[in-house]
Amino acid sequence: MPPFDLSRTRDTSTEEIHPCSACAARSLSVCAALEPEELRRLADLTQTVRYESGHTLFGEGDAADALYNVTAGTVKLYKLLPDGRRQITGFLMTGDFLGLALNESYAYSAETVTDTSLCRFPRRKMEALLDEFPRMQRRLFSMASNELAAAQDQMLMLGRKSAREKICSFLLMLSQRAVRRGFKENPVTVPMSRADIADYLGLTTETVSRTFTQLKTERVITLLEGGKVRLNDMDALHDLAEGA
Amino acid sequence: MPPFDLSRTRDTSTEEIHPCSACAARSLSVCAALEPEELRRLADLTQTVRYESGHTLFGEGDAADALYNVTAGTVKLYKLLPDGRRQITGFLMTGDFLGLALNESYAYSAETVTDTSLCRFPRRKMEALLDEFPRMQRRLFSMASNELAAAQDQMLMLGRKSAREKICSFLLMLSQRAVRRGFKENPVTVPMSRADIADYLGLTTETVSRTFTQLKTERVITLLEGGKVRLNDMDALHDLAEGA
DNA sequence: GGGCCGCGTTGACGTGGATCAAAGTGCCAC
DNA sequence: GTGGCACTTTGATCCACGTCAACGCGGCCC
Repeated sequence: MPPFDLSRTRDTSTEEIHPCSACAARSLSVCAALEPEELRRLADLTQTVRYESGHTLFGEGDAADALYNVTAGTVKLYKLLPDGRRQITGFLMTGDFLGLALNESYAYSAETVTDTSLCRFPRRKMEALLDEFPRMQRRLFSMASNELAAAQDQMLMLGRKSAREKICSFLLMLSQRAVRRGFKENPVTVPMSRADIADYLGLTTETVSRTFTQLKTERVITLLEGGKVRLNDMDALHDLAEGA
Repeated sequence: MPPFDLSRTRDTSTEEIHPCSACAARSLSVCAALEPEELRRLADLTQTVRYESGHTLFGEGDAADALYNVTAGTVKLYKLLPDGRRQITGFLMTGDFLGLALNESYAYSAETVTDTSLCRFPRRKMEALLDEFPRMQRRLFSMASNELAAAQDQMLMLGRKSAREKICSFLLMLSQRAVRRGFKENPVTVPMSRADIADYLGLTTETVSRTFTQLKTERVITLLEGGKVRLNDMDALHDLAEGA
């Protein structure tokens, strides 16, 4: 799709001397709470990669030969039905980890939503490291637990919430994740397209668009330029997200 | 709800001398592939418990003080919205493990669907054991990975499949799980109520009922007594489950 | 027995969100 | 500038599934 790949030619050698400790949100990433020795060993096998938006990291069924930690940008994970229907199972942002399901092949596809940089860990070496350092494995396990909890929340959303509740939940999630990454600013950045949002929420682009304008009309949110959304009343939004 | 609790008074001392190794589907359970020493230590902290159908094991937000391995029966996990809407996030059957998300409190509720027996592992002791035996932790991690993959499948189902596709997917899942537990018989046992199925698939009981009779009319399935369902054409069912 | 209750089925009807269609907007190439 | 393209918005219509309501059936208690 993209005519050429700018990202690959960019010189990153000066910006990331020690790739893993450069993970922007270290407290969130796999590097969190590791001993210096563990961190050094992890850095040894780390490759940093950069892709522009729309790049496919891997597809469902591909051999799972690497794990990633997102250090900048947004990545979407999705599954497809044979006829092309798509369900986005999650968006990964700075600090998020990709490839927790340590199976032989990926159970989903991953594609960049924006220009993205990642730390890449070859799987074999990573597994060896996990065997050596149980603390790291424990860390990954705890991350998997959190993902499991998030997956359950999303099931509740997909199965039982209305379109309006889904959109409000989605905006709140973006807001909360921004806060956790240390960005407290209220106008939330929504880097993904309407189609991506629709496929994440189990809706169509038309419904997503309509619901946004509806919420805008009711002054619950304000749509700003650059894909930003101001949440005018967090409490109201929270109620709207759960049908209270 | 139940007038009295038969199960608690039943004498299990003779049937399960070594509780963990008695896990019916050991190859599936947490005990799988453990060394004798690990197994013995695990057995030391195992309690076996039995509950009749409709018993609440724990509720969302309760302090997470135990993990369980289902040894017989069926358990449902669910989350609720403030107004009572419910999403069942999974059914656990013989061999399945409960409480993988090792957080301070449970993120969901768990309730027995049928009479159920379980191995109960106090959380603190279990964590200590995991620290001692990284192999066990690895085993749990791998189970969590599988759950994550299952959760993604369910998201795809909830977000993108029609009622008919959901029902077919559901029946196929029951069938596959029965096979994995060693029961090859085709008439699948469906132990849960229409309401439970509906809350699992993001539908209403009426739609579930109608879809069943519709599939019955088309000779895709046959409804048998005792909550059993014969799948008349597995290939057709597989196609129906994915809109092929 | 009779009444009640929980569960499942069926029917009639309503509606939220999908579908189909078209127009608006911004961006890039030329 | 003009054209093309991808994305978004808006409108009109449709329909799959929800809602509301009635009824059937089996189990259990009195």
